[in-house]
Amino acid sequence: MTNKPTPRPGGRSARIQAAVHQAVRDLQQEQGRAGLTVPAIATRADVTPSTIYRRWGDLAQLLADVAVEQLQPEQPPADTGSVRSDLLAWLVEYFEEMSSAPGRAMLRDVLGTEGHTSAGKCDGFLRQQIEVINERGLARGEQPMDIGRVTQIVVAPLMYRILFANETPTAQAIEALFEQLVSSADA
Amino acid sequence: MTNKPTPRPGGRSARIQAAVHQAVRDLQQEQGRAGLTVPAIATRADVTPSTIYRRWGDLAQLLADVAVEQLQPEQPPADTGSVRSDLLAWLVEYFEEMSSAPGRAMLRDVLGTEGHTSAGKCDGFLRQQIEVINERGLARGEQPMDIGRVTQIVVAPLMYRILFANETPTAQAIEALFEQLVSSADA
DNA sequence: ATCACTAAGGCAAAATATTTGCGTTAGTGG
DNA sequence: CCACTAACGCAAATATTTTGCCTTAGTGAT
Repeated sequence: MTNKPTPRPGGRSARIQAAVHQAVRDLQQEQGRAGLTVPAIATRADVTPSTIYRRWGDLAQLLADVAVEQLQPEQPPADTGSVRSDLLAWLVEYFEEMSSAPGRAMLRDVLGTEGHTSAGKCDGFLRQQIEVINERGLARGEQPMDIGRVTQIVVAPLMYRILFANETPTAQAIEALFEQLVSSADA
Repeated sequence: MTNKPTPRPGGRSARIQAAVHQAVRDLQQEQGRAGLTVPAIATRADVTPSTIYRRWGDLAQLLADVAVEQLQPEQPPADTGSVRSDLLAWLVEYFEEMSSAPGRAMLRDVLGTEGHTSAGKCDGFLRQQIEVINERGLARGEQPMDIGRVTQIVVAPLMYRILFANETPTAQAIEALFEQLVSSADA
């Protein structure tokens, strides 16, 4: 919904979407989730509420849409010289963001809506970032990391802790899981 | 919120909570999420909407409350003779439930609300069930399974697939992860 | 038992939010 | 430049949530 699956993405639609998304982010930061209401967002974005209801259906879907957009990586992972160090550095940063209050809020918004599309995109972004690291490594003659194993051994347990145990993984904890990943890869 | 943290759990409170929970389950089944609105629930439960708003705050929190209650195990895991077979059988059943449409809806409700309490309880239930299996095994002289490793190696990856990849784990996939668990335990 | 006490519920009015019908605006394609 | 129509604005109609005030019914003391 962020790009152009819309039949008519011409200027206006895009402008309004941008204004609404911006309004959501602004209000979210200024006031917490309270005061984050469709009419308030509409006013801030200089749009009528009905526009929002017609385009997004309801608040939950709008928030999910915005969350997905914010989850979308803006930059490729830092190039630190090797696949392993790139991946570890990226994972630490990623889970630091996901554990933060705004990160948790985004996860809630994304996981709380019916369409699996939003959550699916998160997984897509993650794979995409790892893919970039792998391709860079490949160009250096390194062995790529199996993405499925990265999510199974490192990502999934960390996500579980954030979501179900309300923990905030330390860098140390991430490194420990990462160690399991690379040691089982070497075998 | 299900038992008695309320200062005054005497008959009425409990009765109303039961009626409201029941109404939610009924309406949820009869009509999907649509038509699952606070006034509708109130009518069905023979209660005024304001009662619901005052006690639960909003629909999301009520749904999370009901979901947690439904996630609570009603029976101890089946006794199949050994810790391993008990655990595997229970995991297969558990994830079958979680992958189903109602299961996914419950997960959404639980993960979509702010208080980490709901999600935390899910993890608690899970640990509790495994604990029962372990204790039974202990009485037979068996080695208990480390609960942390069960969630890390088996539960978390499966949950990740359900939530982020919209997959429905097959019994085979569960067995494969279980195999990793026991083989790494033997080492 | 009876009674004073108060948490929790009912009711109804007020405030908000959501939906909808219909006219208008502004990209799109010819 | 014009016809076409998706998407928006506006405002009236609905539906929902919130609130003040009153009533009901557990609770604990006598």
